[in-house]
Amino acid sequence: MAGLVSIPRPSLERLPVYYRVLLQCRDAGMQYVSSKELGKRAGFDNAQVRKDLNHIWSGGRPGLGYEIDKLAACLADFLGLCNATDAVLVGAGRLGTALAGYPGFAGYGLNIVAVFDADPAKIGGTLCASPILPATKLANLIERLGIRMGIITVPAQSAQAIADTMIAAGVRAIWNFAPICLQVPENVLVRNEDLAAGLATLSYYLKEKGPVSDSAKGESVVGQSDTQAFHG
Amino acid sequence: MAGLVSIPRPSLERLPVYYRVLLQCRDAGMQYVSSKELGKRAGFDNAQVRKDLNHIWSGGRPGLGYEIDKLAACLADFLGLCNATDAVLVGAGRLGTALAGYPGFAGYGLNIVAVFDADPAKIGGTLCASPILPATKLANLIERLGIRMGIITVPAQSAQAIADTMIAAGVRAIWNFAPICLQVPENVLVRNEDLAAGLATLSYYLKEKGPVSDSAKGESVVGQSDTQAFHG
DNA sequence: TAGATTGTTAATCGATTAACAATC
DNA sequence: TAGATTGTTAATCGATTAACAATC
Repeated sequence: MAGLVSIPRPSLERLPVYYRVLLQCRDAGMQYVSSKELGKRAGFDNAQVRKDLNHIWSGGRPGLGYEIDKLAACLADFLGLCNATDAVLVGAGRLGTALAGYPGFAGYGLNIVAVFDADPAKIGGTLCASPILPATKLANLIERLGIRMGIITVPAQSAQAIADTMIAAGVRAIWNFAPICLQVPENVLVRNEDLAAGLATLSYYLKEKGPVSDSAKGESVVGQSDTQAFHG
Repeated sequence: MAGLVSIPRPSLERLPVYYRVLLQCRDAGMQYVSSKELGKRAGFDNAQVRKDLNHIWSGGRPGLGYEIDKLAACLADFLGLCNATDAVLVGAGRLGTALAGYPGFAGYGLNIVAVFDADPAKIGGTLCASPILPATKLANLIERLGIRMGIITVPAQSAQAIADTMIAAGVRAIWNFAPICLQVPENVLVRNEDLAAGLATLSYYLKEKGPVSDSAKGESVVGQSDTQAFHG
């Protein structure tokens, strides 16, 4: 199943934001939402909202808007949030700990089946209900359970080796929090979550603004970009 | 100082990646690097590298490439990484803890001066050398120290109120990890680091790929995008 | 010199925005 | 019905890619 619908990346990045807003609207007791309202809450233009949604659903009703329940279900299905995705996490440091216990992932179908670390002192313990295993067992477990997603929260210098091991064992998508650009084969997807890089763009903005005023200028740092919304 | 150079957002997002690669090259003993090599390591096209760099520096030498030391210094200056930026962090949970102690920020001039939390049990303690203060003192401290950057790692339902307090007290840039789209005035910059949203795009990719093969198709999820590099 | 690589212009590509007839 | 809002097309805008003379 799951139509092999093609969608531009910028649109794809906005879909989860719409999804979240829809859940909020539903919690607020709303039944329908217009592209205008949805756009306002998500931070995007209303025409863009309609265009994005039309990539996956054309069930909006003129004059009324979108039925929240149906659209949310449609988005969840499209994004693959319904059936849980098993994943392994490597690196039981502070960031790994935070991710393993992040409540926000629950609704997104992420299931961390095991956590790995190279530190003997950590092995044998548990991290938010996941056992901490030695990194030497990583490949074996991925193969045995057919895991296709890996999360990397190790220091930069270990990241490439971990990625290589994951890929050789069958992982197809890597969520990388190590500050390094991983080299991977064509058929493996890497999403770099480079926190320091994000920080740098904020620093740039503050520097440009200068220590005092907020006068004119600054257009260069204004705009929308994927999951990150900027208001300058 | 600090030229008010305008630069497209996609270029701005790539600059920190170049910067990081340059440091790695320097550590490896290199003195010059070509746009081709830099692009390969950063995951971008060589023409794009030249175009991006020319927004901030035209010191490349035909036949040789870019002098690493000079280019790195130029990037650090442009991004505002040289002079430390004071920031407050609100939310001493797991994610807040991870960020407060993240070693990767050291070289990016981030200085977390205080951590805030609403939980009385946490107040009075310290988090990675920063004192944990009650949220009621947030506004006062921001004003007293002239803080301009705030980091939000509280649950979604508290995030908007914290943001409002920060902004009223003088914060101009917010790094938001709460899964919600903050409503802020025009002159305040928000960078949403929506981890669950990022996860959703990976889930989509795995779903599209199907549980088995990696045959054809999948172009829809391939491409480069800001700090996130995808290889599909 | 010959080979390599830059800075920059032109061509291509794709995404956003505007507009509006169709429809609830 | 009148007002609101959709889906979609056309127009605008901006970013990426290709190409190449200039230059080390």
